[in-house]
Amino acid sequence: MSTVTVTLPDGTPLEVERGSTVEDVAYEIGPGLGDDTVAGVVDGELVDKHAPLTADVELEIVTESSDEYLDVLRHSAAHVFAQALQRLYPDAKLTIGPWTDNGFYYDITGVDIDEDDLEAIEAEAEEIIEEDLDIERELLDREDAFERYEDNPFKQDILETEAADDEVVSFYTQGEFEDLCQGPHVESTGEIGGFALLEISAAFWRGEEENETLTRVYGTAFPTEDALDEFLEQRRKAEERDHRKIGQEMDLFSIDETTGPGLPLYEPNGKKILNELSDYVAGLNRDAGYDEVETPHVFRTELWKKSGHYENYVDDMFLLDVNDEEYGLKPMNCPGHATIFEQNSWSYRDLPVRYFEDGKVYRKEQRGELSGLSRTWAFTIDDGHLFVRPDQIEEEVLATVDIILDTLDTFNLDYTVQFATRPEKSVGGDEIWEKAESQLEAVLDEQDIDYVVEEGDGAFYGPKIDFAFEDALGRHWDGPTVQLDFNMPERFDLSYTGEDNEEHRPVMIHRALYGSYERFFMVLTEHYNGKFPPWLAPEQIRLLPVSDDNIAYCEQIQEELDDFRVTIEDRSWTVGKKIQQAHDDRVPYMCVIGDNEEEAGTISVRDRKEREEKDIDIAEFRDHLETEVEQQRTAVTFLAGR
RNA sequence: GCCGGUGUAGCUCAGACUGGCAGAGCGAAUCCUUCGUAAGGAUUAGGCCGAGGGUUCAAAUCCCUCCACCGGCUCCA
Repeated sequence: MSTVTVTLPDGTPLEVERGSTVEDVAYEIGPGLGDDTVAGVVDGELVDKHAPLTADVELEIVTESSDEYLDVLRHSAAHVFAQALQRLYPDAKLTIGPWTDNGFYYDITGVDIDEDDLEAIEAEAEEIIEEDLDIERELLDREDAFERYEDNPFKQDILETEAADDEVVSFYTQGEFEDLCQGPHVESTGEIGGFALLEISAAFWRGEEENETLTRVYGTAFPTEDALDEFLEQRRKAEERDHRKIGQEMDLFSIDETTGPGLPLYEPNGKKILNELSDYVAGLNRDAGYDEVETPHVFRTELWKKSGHYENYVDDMFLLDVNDEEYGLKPMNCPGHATIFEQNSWSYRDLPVRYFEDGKVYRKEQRGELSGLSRTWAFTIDDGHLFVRPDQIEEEVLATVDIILDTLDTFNLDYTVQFATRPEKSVGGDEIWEKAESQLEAVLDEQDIDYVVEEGDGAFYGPKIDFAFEDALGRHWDGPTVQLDFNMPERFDLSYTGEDNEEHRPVMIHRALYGSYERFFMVLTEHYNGKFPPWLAPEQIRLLPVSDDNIAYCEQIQEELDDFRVTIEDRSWTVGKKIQQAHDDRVPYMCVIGDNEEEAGTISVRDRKEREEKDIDIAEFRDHLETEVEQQRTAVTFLAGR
């Protein structure tokens, strides 16, 4: 009888009979654990507790207290949905229904349902949960399974591809319902405490645009009703943070149907924030040895024919016919910057040359992609291009990553990092790619950054490091980026004279600290929930006169605080109403000014965290705020701890 | 680009299913109130009901086309 070695999470090795199941091993560890076993994680993959172990593996037992339990529960919830669906719509065909980070979805076809139908399906699902049906695993010959699905080409496709090598496949059944599925699942439908269907949308079969469109229903499930309620409440709060809503409320920006889709109009409040953001990176860039340049919004398309972008992206460019010549709005800044580099001859001693520009670009993205400020047709990149010697790549990338980390830290943002490697279609030799990739990776390691390798996801011209943010609705968006480029120096025939008096090819580095201002603006708006730090807030202080008689004194204070963005609320409202409005407008500081203050020559300060204090010296307030703004503090601190 | 949903006053939304005078709250303007830490009162103005076409005695409402937005998919130099 042969054995295999199972390594437990704490590193303990355990010899068990080959073919033992996850559950067997759990019982071996302890009878209590055996009874509690829901599933297992074998070499990182969630599997059914009846899965046999046929090789040496790492094993983690999943119980109701494991993080993975929620995944298992939601997988079962997907089946409950499918069962409910088939009870109400017997013609419905199932495809795949996995769990996700926040719940599950099931892709279906053969039914015509819309949002209004979800209620009835959800009610039926509640019924199935109430019935507390046992969930059983059944093994079937692949051939038999194939016949069972003779009217479902999607399941047959799965059997022909994913399960092609297996002799037997697993089905899970609950009551009258059955589904081809790898599992794992919970023991019975009654384990689901809270169940909700959330959205209905569409997806392509296997994610390929040319394939059939399926109906996708999203839902979620929790062990308890309370946990579900909490989730729904958080979801509702997240919707409140949506930058499109806050942008409207705070008059930051708008996108008008008449002026065009994806073309944001920044209102005065939004532009004030943009200016602060722009000044901030301009300072960082100058300190880091960049020179500012400027290029126009329109170029002859010859430029992109030269750079190679034209043939790939001409369909997504805004083209203009000028005197029978083709021009286009610029979709990227790099060819302009490369052209500026071309205007001089360079010595190896001059490199690196670093250019930056807040460059507005125009990309005619697919219509269905446009979304607030996250994805637009017109956006501004805080775009930098470095022209470096090959031996300078690592140092310059390191410095760039440093600035990016500083920037993200200033705004106190959460992010993830992706390292994207050589795609199938690429330019440049093997050697230079390998070198470049190892240099980027060395920087990430040196900085101790957690990152995910996105194999083959790099640009055709070089590998890149992307920093990504999550928006209020949980969607991910690329922000800051560092990209190596071997292509453009080639296409523009860029060169510098080396120590050896020979012509050499520089490498270009594309980088952005924010990415696009639009997207970064979205991230900040949602991150701060519109409560921008004082240094960014479009209105930093609002003076609230108690009666009209105090307006003159307010004007005097406004003078004294003229380094800040200060307004006076002069509408003939009650003080309470003025305070409410100032809170709604998310103003960091409001000063209530009445006869008492006027006589004493002071102010009363209230902040948006509802702290308040009377009899404040104006100079003290001003000095504190100057520091707060200068240091780019993310919180209102004047009344903190007083 | 694909599938589904939505589009009514500056904003948030009712009215639509079942065709018959276009509504409410907030905001705005004017007047009263001059108020002490989260909504004082009154009056008035404000609309090509996304656009175009059709059905009908009659269309915000029913049908068609287009546009825009929302969710997801796909794409993202």
